[in-house]
Amino acid sequence: MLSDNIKQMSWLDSLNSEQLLAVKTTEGPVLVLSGAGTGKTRVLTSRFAYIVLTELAKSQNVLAVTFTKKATQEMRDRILLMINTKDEQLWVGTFHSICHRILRQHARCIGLNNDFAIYDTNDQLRLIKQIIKEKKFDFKESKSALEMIQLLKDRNITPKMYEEIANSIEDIASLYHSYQNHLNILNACDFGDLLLHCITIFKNYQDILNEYQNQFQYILVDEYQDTNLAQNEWLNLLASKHRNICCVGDDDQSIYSWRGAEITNILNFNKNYPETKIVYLEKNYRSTKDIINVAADLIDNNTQRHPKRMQLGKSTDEISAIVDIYQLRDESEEANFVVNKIEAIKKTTKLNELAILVRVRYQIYKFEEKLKKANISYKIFGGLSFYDHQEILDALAYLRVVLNPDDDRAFERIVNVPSREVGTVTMRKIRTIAYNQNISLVNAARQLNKPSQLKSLLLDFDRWHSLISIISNAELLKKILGESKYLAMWYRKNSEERLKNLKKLIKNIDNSGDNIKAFLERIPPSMNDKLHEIDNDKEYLNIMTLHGAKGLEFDVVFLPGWEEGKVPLIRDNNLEEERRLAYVGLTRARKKVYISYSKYKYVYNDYECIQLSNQPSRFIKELPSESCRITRR
DNA sequence: GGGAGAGGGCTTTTT
DNA sequence: GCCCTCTCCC
Repeated sequence: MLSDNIKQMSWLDSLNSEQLLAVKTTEGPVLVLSGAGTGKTRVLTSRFAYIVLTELAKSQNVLAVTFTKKATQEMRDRILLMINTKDEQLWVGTFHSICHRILRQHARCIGLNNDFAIYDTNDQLRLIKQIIKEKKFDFKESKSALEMIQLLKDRNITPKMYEEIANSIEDIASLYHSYQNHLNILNACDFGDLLLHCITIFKNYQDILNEYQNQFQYILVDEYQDTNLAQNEWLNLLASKHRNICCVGDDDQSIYSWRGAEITNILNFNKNYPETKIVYLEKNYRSTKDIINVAADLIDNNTQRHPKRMQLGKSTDEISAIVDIYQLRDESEEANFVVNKIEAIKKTTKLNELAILVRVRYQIYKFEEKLKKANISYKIFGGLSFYDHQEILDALAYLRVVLNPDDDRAFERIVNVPSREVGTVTMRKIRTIAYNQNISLVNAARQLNKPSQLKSLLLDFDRWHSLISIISNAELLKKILGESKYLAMWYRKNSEERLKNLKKLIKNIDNSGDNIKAFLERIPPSMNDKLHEIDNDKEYLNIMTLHGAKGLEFDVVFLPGWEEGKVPLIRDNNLEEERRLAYVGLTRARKKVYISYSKYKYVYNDYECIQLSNQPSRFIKELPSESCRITRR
C-alpha cells in the first residue's frame, strides 16, 4: 500500500531541491519563505499529498488554511488529484470557513444558537447606523467606525479588553460594546467573530481545544504574511500540541496591513517557534533576468524583511528585455502612450496576456476612455462585489435568458424564482428531453403542458424578447422584473437592500448606453457565479489594482502613475508597504514591464485649472540602471 | 421625508 | 469611474 503510494508521487521529481526540502521537512515548525513565482502553491499541495501518501497522517488530520475561496478551491482540486480520492471532507478552507465549521458545532459555548446568522458588510453597517442613531453617538462616519471595530477584532481585542485599555468613556469602546451585544441578541456574528468566537471557545473549553489539537496533526498555512493577530493566535492554539505547523508566505508581498495583516507574524515566526526550520524558495521561474534584477534591487531597500534575494530560475537562453520607464507629459498622454503600445503588442501577443496595474481605482478611468476609442476590449477586475449579490445575478439571468433562450444556466437559475411549481421532478423531465433531443432547456420546456406557470413564463420570454431594442434596456428590465413577479417576491420579503440594488442595476443599465449584449459582456467576473467562463474564448486586456494582481502573472505588465504621492501613495506613511506593492507589480510580469509617469498634473480650484509638476516616484531611482532604461518625451 | 439630480472627493479588498 | 452628500422639489 505504502509503496504503491510512493509510486504515485512521481510529481516529486519535478521539484527543485529547496521545494523538495519544504515538502519533506514534515516535523516541527517550518517557515517557507517563498518569493514571487517560486512555486509556492506546488509546494503546499505537494506537502499535503506527501504527508497523506507516506501515511504520516490521514487526510482528515491535515489542516490547510488559505485566505480566499478561490485559493481554497484550487488547492483542494489539486490535492484531490494528487492523493487520488474524491474525499469531500478535506480540511482545506479559508480561515473563516474553517472557523465557521467549528463554530457550528459549538455555538452554544459562546451563547449563540447553532443556526446563527453571519452578517456581511451591509448588515454590519445597517446595525452600526442603527446603534449610532439609537444611542445618539457622535459619529458622522458609520463606515469608519465599523472599520475601527474590525481592526480591533483583527487584533483579537474584545469589547471588554478594549474598555480596559482605552479610555472607558471613549465612544468607540461604547459603540463596540453595544454592537457586540446587539449581534449576540440577534443570534448573529460578523466575519471577525468567526475567529474571535473560535478563539474564545478554545481558551474556555480545554476539552474542545484538545479535540482539535489532536485532530490536526499537521497544519499548513498559505499566504502567511497576510495573517492578522487573531488568525495567528488561532493557529498557535491549534498547533501547540504537535507543533507541526508549516507557514508559507513572502514577507515582501505583505500588502494588507490596512486590513489588519501583521507582517510581524511572518518576521517573528522563528522567534516564536525557536526550533523553526526556514526554507528559502528563491528561484523564480516566472520572469526574465532583468525583471528579477529590478524587483530584487527595489525590495532590497526595505529594512523590515527576512534577508534573501530572488534569483533567475529559468534557463538563461531566454531573451530578456529591459524594464522600460517612460516619462509622458500628463495623464492623458500617458494613457495614449499605453494604449498605443498595447495596440502594437497585441499583434503578436494575446490581449489576455497583457495587464495594466494601477495603484488607485480612479486611475482606470483615463485608460477606459482611450481603450474605448481604440476599440480594444478590456476587463476591469475586482472592485464592486455588487454583481455577486443574489438578486443581481437573478436579474441578469432573466436578461440572459430573454436575450438568448439557449442559455441553459441562466434558465436553471431563474425558472423557479419566484416559485412556479417547477421542482426537481419537472426539471428532471426537462433535462431528459433536452438531452435526448440535443436542444436547449427552454425549448425542451416548451414540450411540457404543465405546470401552467411555466407555460406562461415561456410565453413571457417570447414577448420580452420581441421588445429588445424596441423599448430601452432599463424599461425592458423593469418590465421583466415586474411581470415575472420577481420584484414582488422581494417586496413580500421586505428586503429593502435587495430592492435598492435592483434599482441600481436598472440605473446602471440605463446609463451604460450599450445594447443588452454589450452590457452583459462588460459585467465583471464573479467568484460565486462563473460568468466569465461563458466568454472564455474572448480576448480581454486585464485592468486591475496592484492589490488585485497579487498571485497573478502576465506576459506584459504596464505600471502607470509612478509619481510621488501615487506610487508610493502618501497617506499614512507606510513606505515599506508601498514598496512591497510596487514589488508585487513588477513581479507579475513574465517578459516585459513598462513603467510610466507623467510630468504634469492638473488641479481644479474654484475658477481655473492649474498645472502642477509631478515628481517621478522615488522607487524609480532605486532601480538598477543596467536593467532599465528611462525615456523622456 | 424621500426621491432625483448635481457635484466633490477619492487608497488598497476578502471573508 | 463610483459613492456619498447636499439641495431642491413634491
